[in-house]
Amino acid sequence: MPGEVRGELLSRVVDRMAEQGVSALSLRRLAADLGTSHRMLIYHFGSKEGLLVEVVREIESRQRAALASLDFDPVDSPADAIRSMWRRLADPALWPYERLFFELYGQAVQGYPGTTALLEGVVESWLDLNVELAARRGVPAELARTHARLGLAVIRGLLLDLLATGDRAGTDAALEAFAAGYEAGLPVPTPGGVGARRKGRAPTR
Amino acid sequence: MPGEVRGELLSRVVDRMAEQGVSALSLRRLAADLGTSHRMLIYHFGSKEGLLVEVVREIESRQRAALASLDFDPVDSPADAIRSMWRRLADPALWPYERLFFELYGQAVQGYPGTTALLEGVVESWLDLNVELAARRGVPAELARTHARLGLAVIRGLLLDLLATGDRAGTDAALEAFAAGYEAGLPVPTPGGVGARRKGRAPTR
DNA sequence: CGCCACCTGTACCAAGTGGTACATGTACCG
DNA sequence: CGGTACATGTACCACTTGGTACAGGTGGCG
Repeated sequence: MPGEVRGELLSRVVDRMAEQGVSALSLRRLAADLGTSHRMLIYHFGSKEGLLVEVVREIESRQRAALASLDFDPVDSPADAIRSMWRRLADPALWPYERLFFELYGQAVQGYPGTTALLEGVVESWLDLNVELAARRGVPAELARTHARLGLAVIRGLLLDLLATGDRAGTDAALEAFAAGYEAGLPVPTPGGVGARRKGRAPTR
Repeated sequence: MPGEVRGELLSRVVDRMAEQGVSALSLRRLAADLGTSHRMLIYHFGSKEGLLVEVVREIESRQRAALASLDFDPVDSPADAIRSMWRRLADPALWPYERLFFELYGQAVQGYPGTTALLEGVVESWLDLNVELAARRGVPAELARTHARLGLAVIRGLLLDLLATGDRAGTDAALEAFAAGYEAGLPVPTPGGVGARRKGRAPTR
C-alpha cells in the first residue's frame, strides 16, 4: 500500500483540487488532468473516499506546518501577532488553498464521509499554540484560550469575507480595527483585574 | 413557469437540504423524500442548477428577512447589539441552516454554477444595516462599515467554530471578550479623534 | 534465467445521473 | 359541453460514475 509515488501523486491532487474544487471532480477528470488513469488513483488510495481522506489529512498537515513555521517574535504584542498572521493569510497566492479549505469545511460540517476528520483540531490546535505563546508572557491559559478563539474567528471570518468580496482594503481595515483594540489595552475579564495595558502606537494605515 | 405549488415545494426542498446537505443529493432522492418524482423538480425549476439557484435565492431571502426582523433597540450599545445577534444565531435550532449556509458558501467561493449568487450581498447587505443603525448615533458611515465588517467576521468565524466543535461555552466566552472590548470604549481611529467612549458595565458572565 | 513486488493501462460492469417524450389528470372558464 | 393551462406520473435515453478483472510491464535479486 505504501510507496513514494503515492506521496508525490497526493500532493499534485491537492494542488489540482485547490484550483478546481473538490465536489465537482470525478476520479477520471482528476486523473486525466494529472496525466494518468483513474485506475491509478483507486490503486493508490483504495477508493474515492480514501483519496478524500488523504487529501484532508494532507491539508491538515500543511496547516500544521504553516502554523509551526509562524514562529512569532516573542516580543510581538498580541496586536502585532494577529497583524502578521493576517498579512500572511490574506496573501492572494494562498486564496486557492483557502477556498479549498472552506469548501471542505462546508462539507465536513454536513458530515460527508471522508471530510469530517478535518474538524478535529481545526480549532483546538490553533488555540494551543496561542496558549503556549501567552504563557511566556504570563497570561493565564484560560484567558489566552478565549482570546485565541476570538482571534481565530476574526481571521477566518475576514477570510470568508475576503474570498467572497475580494475587498482587501475593507478587510484590512476591519482587522486593523480589531488589532487596535488590543493595542489600546483590551479589558480582560479576569478575576485578577484588568489585563496588561500596552503603550499605544500609531496605526500603520 | 410560476405557480403556488412551486413556492411550497421550494421551501420543503430547502428544509430537506438543510438536513441532508446539498452536494450529495440527487434530484431523485430529493424528490423521493418529498413524496414526488424527480420529474416534478425539473418541471418546476427547469434543471438541477435552476433548482440550486432558487435554493440560494431562498436562503438569501430568509437571511434578509431575519435581518430585517432583528430590529435593534436603538438604545442598545454596540456591545449589546452584537451580544443579542450572537444569542440568536448560536441557537442550535438554526444549526442545520447555518451548516447549509456554509456548505453553499464553500461551493460559491469555488465558483460552482448556481451558487455564486450567494456571494453578492453576503457581506454588503449586513454592513448596510449597521451603517444605518450607526447613523442614528452619529457615527460616521465609513467607521461604522469597518466595525460592522469586523463584527460580522467575528460572528461568522465563531459560528464556524461552534459548528465544528459544538463548544457553546467556549464560543460564548470568546464573543463576550469581543463585546466587552466595545463596552470599555474601543478606540476608533477616526480623523476626528477618539470615538464615543461609553461607561463600563459589569460583564454579564 | 525465474520469481516477486510494485506499478500501470485497457476493457468492462452495474448503478445512478440529469433530462426528455408522451400520456394523463384536474380544474377553471367560455 | 369543450378547451386550455397547469400539474403529475411512467418510461425511457445517453452518459458518467466508482470500482473491478485481467493483462501486462518494469526492476531487483536469488
